Order: sequence, then structure tokens, then C-alpha cells
Amino acid sequence: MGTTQLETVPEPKYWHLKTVLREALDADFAVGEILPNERDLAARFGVARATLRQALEQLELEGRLQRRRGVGTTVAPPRVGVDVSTTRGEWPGAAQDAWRPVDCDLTGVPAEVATLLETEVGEEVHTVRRIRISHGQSVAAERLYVPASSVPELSAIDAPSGPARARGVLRELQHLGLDGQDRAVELGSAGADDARELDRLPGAPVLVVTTRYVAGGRTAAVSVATYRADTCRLTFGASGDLEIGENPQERQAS
Amino acid sequence: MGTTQLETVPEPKYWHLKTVLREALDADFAVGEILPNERDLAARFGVARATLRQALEQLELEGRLQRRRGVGTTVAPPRVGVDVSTTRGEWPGAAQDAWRPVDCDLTGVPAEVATLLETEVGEEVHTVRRIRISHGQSVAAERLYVPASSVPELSAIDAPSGPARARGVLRELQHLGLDGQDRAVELGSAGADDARELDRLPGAPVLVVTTRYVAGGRTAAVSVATYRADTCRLTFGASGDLEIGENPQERQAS
DNA sequence: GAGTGGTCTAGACCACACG
DNA sequence: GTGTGGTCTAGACCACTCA
Repeated sequence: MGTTQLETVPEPKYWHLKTVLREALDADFAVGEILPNERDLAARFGVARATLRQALEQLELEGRLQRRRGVGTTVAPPRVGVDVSTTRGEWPGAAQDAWRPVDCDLTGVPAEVATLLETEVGEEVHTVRRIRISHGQSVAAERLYVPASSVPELSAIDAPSGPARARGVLRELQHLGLDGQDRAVELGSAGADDARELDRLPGAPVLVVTTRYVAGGRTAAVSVATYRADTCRLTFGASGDLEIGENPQERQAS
Repeated sequence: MGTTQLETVPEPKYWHLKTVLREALDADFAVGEILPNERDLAARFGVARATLRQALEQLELEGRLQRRRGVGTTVAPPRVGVDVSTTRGEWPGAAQDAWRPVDCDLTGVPAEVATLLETEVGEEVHTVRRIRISHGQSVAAERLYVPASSVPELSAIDAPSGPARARGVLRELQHLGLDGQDRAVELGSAGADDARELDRLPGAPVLVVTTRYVAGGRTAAVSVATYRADTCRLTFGASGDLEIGENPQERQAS
């Protein structure tokens, strides 16, 4: 007899769990509602806790769940759209953008951005730290690297560090002519300090937006912004926020 | 005696492992080189295999490693920049873009895109499947949803499905005036079929690029493209590919 | 068939939040 | 203190690739 077996690809348990949970989320849970704890859920589905966690992890990655240690697992609201479209030829820090300056210091250029900035090793850069708040929570942390040579007029009157200094650097940038900018988006994981500012654990997935600002034929500044990948949807294009609707990030076809 | 303890926050083992491995990758390994297998590595570091795997998983997420079942773990090349900038007012499928039509069918509008398309439930849409090849590997899979009403002239002469049909739909689109487009990027996980076309396992992290094409005051088409998050860096802006350099996705600060 | 990564288990302990 | 999610262990078996 033909061991037909058709295509009984043994679907992993966690994969099936994901599907079941997703349907349950759509049908039986409201945004913000807390789920049963992991031990209960695992028992209910007859799997080990680790397996259940694998399903929860992916659902969190897809922005459907939010888990917080010591608290529990809650149903996440739809991702917020944050506009990252290139606003004509504007420097960061121009007329009330969504960012709040946090700190600033002057150090040697870090290796990761040295090539981007086209600087010599050892050249000094101002590092401006900013936070982006949206809908009441911080959604992104940014490091803006500005070579000291880009803002030679920076007054020594400003504080040597802190938010005031940051605003000083941003102010000086506005005086430069901006020729253009490049931008790239990729997946990364939050470092220890970014994680703290984004209220996530280290290693949390983030969307890294790298922007290179060109002025006077050279790279005058580089911004590296890390957005919470679980809660954010980056929007581009003229219409910006809320134009594109709900999460289409998973189209199951098992 | 003061139990100073200073700030001995017990850093998780996998986190420390990540750091060690990353440094080893930078120093001792060439791109494409294969690492020792997971059991050996775990033994070498004196941790359980699951812990070692947690570190490898994150390094893969950051694009530093590539793991393939039955083969091994290799050092990944730097991410490729793929240009996703909005080319003026062009429809998909215009003069040799990077996409290869794969298939096409006509079905009722799926729920996930119904609201985006502003269609009634039950309205018929052409679903064009395309693949994007870059540097010899498929980097993205796309579904382009075109309401039948957007391309009324579509000839019945074309094949009812398959690549030829896909090209037919794309051809018809070119005749429409394009008013504008919205775009959004978010993190997702690959469904079973996307995973197959991208040569990844289901659940692999992807960057989902959703584009809404507006023509004649309404949404004439919607594209949902999933890019391999491990190997791709999405680039925008005039200068496109290769303008922005190496992976700055992790700035450790432990 | 041998070796690889992928899945799964049944425990244990830890860090954190909250009452 | 109690309960939550986060980390970790030491196994086991499975699916896949390749010689």
C-alpha cells in the first residue's frame, strides 16, 4: 500500500500555538487585557513553558503582545505610526521636531561611525543624545554625531554638557546649508543604554534608522536612531501618520 | 563591612557570550567561514546549548551570523543595501525595476488589506506575486494587490494566472495616472510561503514595507513587500545603494 | 549514515513589580 | 511575600544536508 503520507509536514508546536493564540487575541481579548501567566498557559495547551514562550516571543515581535517582568503579558495596542519622512532639507532640531534633547558630550569619533562621517580616527565629535516621544511613550533614542569641525562657531558659553549643550549644537547646525541626506533602515538589537531609555530589556529588537547629512560637499553629521520595533511602524511619504492601517506583518499560509 | 556590591548587576550569560563571540568574529573569522557546531561551542564556553543558542540567535538577528540546518553556522557578509526609495511617480513594474513577476491570481480581497484598499468586502483583487533578487539571492517577496476595478481594461487574452498574467496586470497599471504613494516599514515574521521564497525558516524576521498607490483620488493598489531582515538594509534617499556603510545596529554599553 | 541546526521537555533559580 | 516574566540547565528527539 502506498504510504501516501501526503504532506504531513509536522508543523512545530510553537507555530501552531502562535496561530491559535493569534486567533484568540483577535476574538476574545481587548487591547490592554492581561493574559493568563505563562505557566498556566503552558499547562492549558499541554506544552512545556519554553515552547509556549517561543510562541509568545514571536507574537511580541509582531507587535501583538507586550510582556513585562514582574507584571504579566498584555495585549498590545496597534503599532503607532511614526513619521520619519525626510522633511525637505531640514537639519535635526529644526522647528519643533518630535525630539527632546537629553545630553551631549565631546569625544573621539567612535569606530562605528568614523567611516560614515569620513573622519580621521581621533577627530573629535559632539554626540547629541535625544529621545523621541510619541503618544506619551518614548519610541526612539538617537545619537547625533557632529564633527567639531562642522560647528566651529559653537560658543564656549554654552554648558559643556547636558541638554543645554545639545541645544547649542543643534542651533549651530541650522546655520549650515544642507545639500541632502541619505537614509537607511535595518534591524538591530537594543544596547544596554538604548534599552533603558526605551523601557525595554537589552537585546530588544529595534529599527535602526541611519541618516547621513551632507553639507558643503561633505558629511556634516550622522544620526543613528533606534526605534522600538515592537510598538513602531515607520512611515514615509507625504501623508505621514495614520495613512497606512493595521499590522499586515503576518499572512499565515500553513 | 559595607557590602559594597557596587553595581554587580549579574549580566546574563548569553549577553556576555554575545559580546565575546562578536569580538571573536571581528578578530578571528573571515566572512563565510564556518563556526564550530553548537554543541562544541556550548561546551567550550561551559554553558548549556540553549544558552549558547540564545546568543547565536541575536547575532543572527544583527546580521552577523547565518545558520542553516544540516549545514552549520557561518559568518555572514555585511548586509546588502537595497534601494527602496520612492522613484518619482512610478508604478511597480515600470522599466526594469528589480522585481521578477512570479504569479498572479484573482480572488476576494483578503481581510488584512481590505481597509488599506478601501474596498468593500468581497470585491475582487488581482494578487501579483513578485520576487526581488539582489546580489544573486532573493531578498524580498511581494504581494501587490490591485482591485479589479483599477484595471478594467485588462485583457482576457492574457493567461488566467502565472507570470504572464502578472505582467499583464503590471502593464495595465502603467496606463493610470499616479497621484502619489504612502510607505511604511515595520518588523514582522515570515509566513510559511514567504519563508520558502526567501530561503528562510517560517517565523524568520522580515522588514515589511507597505506601499499604498493613490490614483484618481483613491487607493489604486497596495504592495506588501517582506525583506529578509538578516541580510538587508533598506536604503532611501537620492544616493541609494552603498552610500551608508557597515552595520551600526549595536552599540554595546555594558 | 554522520553531523548539523531546530524543536521540545521538565525542571530550577533569579530579577523585578506590586501590594 | 507573592507572583510575574527572564535566564539557565541537561538532557532528548527530529529534520535536514551532504558525502
